[in-house]
Amino acid sequence: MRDHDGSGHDTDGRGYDKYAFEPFAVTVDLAVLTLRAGALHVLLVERGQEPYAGRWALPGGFLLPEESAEEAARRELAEETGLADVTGLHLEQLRTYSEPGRDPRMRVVSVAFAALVPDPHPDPVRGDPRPAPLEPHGGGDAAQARWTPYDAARGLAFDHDRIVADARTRVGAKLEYTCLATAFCPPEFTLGELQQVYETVWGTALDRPNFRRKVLAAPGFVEPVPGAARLTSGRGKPAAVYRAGPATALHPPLLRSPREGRPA
Amino acid sequence: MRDHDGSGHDTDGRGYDKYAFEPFAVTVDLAVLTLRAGALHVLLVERGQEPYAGRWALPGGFLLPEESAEEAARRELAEETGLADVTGLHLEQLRTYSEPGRDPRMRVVSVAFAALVPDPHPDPVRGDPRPAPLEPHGGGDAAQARWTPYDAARGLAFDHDRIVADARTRVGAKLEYTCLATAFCPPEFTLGELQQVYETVWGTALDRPNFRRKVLAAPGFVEPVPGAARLTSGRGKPAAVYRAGPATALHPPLLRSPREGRPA
DNA sequence: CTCTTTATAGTCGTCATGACTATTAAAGGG
DNA sequence: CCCTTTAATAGTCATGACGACTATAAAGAG
Repeated sequence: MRDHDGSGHDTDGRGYDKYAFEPFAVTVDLAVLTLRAGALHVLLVERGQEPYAGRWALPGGFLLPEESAEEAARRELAEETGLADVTGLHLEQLRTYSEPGRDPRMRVVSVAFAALVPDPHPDPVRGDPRPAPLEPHGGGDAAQARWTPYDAARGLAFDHDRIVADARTRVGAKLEYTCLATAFCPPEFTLGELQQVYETVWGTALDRPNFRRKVLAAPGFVEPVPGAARLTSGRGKPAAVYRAGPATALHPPLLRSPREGRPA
Repeated sequence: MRDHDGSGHDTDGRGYDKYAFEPFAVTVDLAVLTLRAGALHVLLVERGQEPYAGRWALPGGFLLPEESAEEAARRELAEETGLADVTGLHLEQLRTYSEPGRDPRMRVVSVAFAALVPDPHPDPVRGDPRPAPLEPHGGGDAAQARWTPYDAARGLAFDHDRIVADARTRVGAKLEYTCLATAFCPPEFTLGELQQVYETVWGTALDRPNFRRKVLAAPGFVEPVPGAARLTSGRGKPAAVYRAGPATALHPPLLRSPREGRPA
């Protein structure tokens, strides 16, 4: 029953017998998502080698012997984005892709993650001196890295199209019942910026007063930064500034309503 | 950057160079859940070998060279439960556990699944001749298998305590916004049986008329079996019989309310 | 100052929800 | 056969969340 090697060995499925299991290569793949200019973007790297040379792919790489998939993902994230502090970024394990043949060379099992990062290129706004913009750079090899609009991220190497689609589906769903949206925002943000996260990921327009009412009604979602206000687009009334609250789940949830929300 | 072997090779993280990656053993672990006698149960197997000999663990095993993790999980499920038809059972990929040291012998990366099965031992009810009860059996080796109440499934081998806890958390959450609950039910069921699924997994008592109203208000969740009715516990009015509808998501969701639901 | 733009406050009707009561249809005991 | 018990189902009602909408406030542009 646990004897899977077909050689008559019985190792209880976990025995020392090295012939009882097949070795696999294990990688992590990262769907690094951000919001730029009102559109969802994915960080892609150009492959320099076969297979799929010249094609775009998700950043990722092999697990090191002494690290977990989460640690490998965070290491790759730091390497690929050049971001100094990846400790605070939200990493979400999506699922593991293990179909034979997903890598044409060998058997590769890949643990996919979604990483949510604030806009690395915010438009400079008066009264909001944010840290210097972050530009992804290719690694030591020839590969280059680039932020790509979600809709243009098609024809990727391996099964990365599917991973990117799964990432968006998962993130869109978690926006409803978790506080995940703040992971796309800088440490301090306005409710308008938070609403743009929802509108961009969901692809729907939301009523601003209603959105505001629901966000403020969810305990621990956001908390006001006392005395702070910021002009978000140069004109209009300055918006109050909030930061992420202590909650992780959203009660009540911010549901994608079948009624509200026309196409954005 | 993608050069992870520390040997100066550069393989773009996926090169043919066999020294560029570390081989891992890849397994699947299954949290097979069911509802028996009003309590959540997990299928456990007793380990016959070191490490953790004599300890209880989740069923599982190594991936074969030509199968995906999902296929391996379904194969293991069939083997461990003796269930003839596992094609219809709901398999849910939970996450992948990859911490170094989670297996004391070697580096094992495990893809965990939750499997939801109808009660294999339903109380015989008049007018409901269900298929013969299903009893799990150990494999060809010495391991035995047993349904264990969720609360008694502690002290398991490896990190399986955590996997079991994650399975319950995931299932409980998905009951809210998917039609997952029907996966715990036989092909035809009453609304009382469906309500017991929610009450058991959530650990809360629900108001029967309100539950009924919400279930019937969700399009495609359940559909009536015309003319069928069944006495569910020998006494009282016979209940109408339903089967799972075509929907997979629940609109509106059946939220665990902070108000409703006293401890069951 | 006036217009535009954006944030924020508030209103109102509708619908979902939780709490509760009433009715119906069966079994079982006398 | 009548009455109690049990469970399913129908219905009621007040509260609250929600979507749609209007009004006001605070900024810049001209």
